[in-house]
Amino acid sequence: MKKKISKAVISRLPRYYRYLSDLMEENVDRISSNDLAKRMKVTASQIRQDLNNFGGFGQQGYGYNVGHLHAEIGKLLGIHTHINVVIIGAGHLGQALANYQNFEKRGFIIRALFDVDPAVIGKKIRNSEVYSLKDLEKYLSSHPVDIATLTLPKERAAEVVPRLLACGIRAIWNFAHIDLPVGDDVLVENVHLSESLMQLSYRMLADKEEKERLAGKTGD
Amino acid sequence: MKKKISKAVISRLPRYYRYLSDLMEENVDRISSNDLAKRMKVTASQIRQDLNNFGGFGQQGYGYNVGHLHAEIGKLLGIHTHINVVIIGAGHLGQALANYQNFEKRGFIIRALFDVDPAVIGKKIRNSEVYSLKDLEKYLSSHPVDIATLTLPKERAAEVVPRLLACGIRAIWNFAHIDLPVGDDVLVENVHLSESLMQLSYRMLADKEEKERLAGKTGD
DNA sequence: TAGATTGTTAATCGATTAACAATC
DNA sequence: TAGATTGTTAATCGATTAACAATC
Repeated sequence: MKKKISKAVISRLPRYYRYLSDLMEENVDRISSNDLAKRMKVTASQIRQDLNNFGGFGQQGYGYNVGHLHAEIGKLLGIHTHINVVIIGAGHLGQALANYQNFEKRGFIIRALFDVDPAVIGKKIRNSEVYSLKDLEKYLSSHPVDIATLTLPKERAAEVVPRLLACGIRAIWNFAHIDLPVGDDVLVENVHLSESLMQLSYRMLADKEEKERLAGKTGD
Repeated sequence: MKKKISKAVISRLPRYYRYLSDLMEENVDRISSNDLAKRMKVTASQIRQDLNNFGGFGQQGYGYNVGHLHAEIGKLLGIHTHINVVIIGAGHLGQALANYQNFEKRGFIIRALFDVDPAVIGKKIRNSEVYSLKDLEKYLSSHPVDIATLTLPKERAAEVVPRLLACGIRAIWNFAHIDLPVGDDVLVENVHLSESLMQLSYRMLADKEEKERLAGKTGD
């Protein structure tokens, strides 16, 4: 009976949230789907359809109250609910994530990092400490953790996953260049940086070829 | 007359490439769309449709030659064509990207970083140097650069974009939490880390609610 | 009330899957 | 040749857009 929310809709929610944050900063306190659509370069229809998956946040003849809508989408996204995050792999990328202040601002708290390298174990990164990966189970059994972030080489990532699952972790933010071996009761959000870069380079090459093709046809 | 390749197809190419790389390592030299589909957990139909956007890479009754297909997709993605990349913003994330060896392995070469912070200007990160952001135009006028990576706060990112465009940059890999002010002749690939994290937390909460709803209905 | 704008149904568009003739 | 598997057309499914009645 419950309508399933499509992945496409979910992926747009953070962007709505961002535009609503901007509107609040500009002290705009109401907005119509039409005006928001113009700003965001999407259709008003899509905005209304998307929002109506979650309930009638607007009011006919008036539009949407910016603060209210912002708060509602924030609730959906779990903003400010203090979500506990650990980072497995305290290399450059893991450390960069631990240093990123915006996560904390939105309620995502980096509690600890783990690594095998003695050179980083014991190091303090912003507010969190780097522990030995050996102590992963010990840590997880005594601290509530919602999300495990994987920032380690793909071979190591595959090894650590069963350990995380055994400790009850059910959400993984995966930066390793691999499809994780998990069942569909486990949530995985992939950030594959090199794949993102390859898509960009694909589009560059395709554009270039298209231009050359057109030039060949019309010019000399 | 040229068929436009959809974004969905492009986004799957790097994953095909990855699976084909794995197959090569396993010394598998041919594979049918059916077997590949099983590994990748997609439909064989989708694989054949996707690949046929770019040409008949397979052979009836035989399947696909792994090495050949790998090479062809690699060509499409611009792997090993030496794409020159600069990184604007040499903070933790910018430095982490500069330190990431996998980009270079695929032919994406980090040529230089730029920052406003005197503490990092002049620093050497792996093979590249951090320059003053003031010298951006000077550098770009004397070095070929294909992609500019933005790893700086959103306000700074918005400021630097017109300068990049003026120097002829037409592809941006954007990590700043903002929609860049560019026309549609400029390619932008966004990596919005906090949005990715929010999607994960949305799914966590939705899952949790769904479970509670079910428990409330059946259990006590 | 009149005007504006939502919520929602219907129409369109695009992407995925199924089916099968072509062919190696 | 017979079997296998592609390339491609047709059918289905889902997501986006358009339209409009409901209503503030």
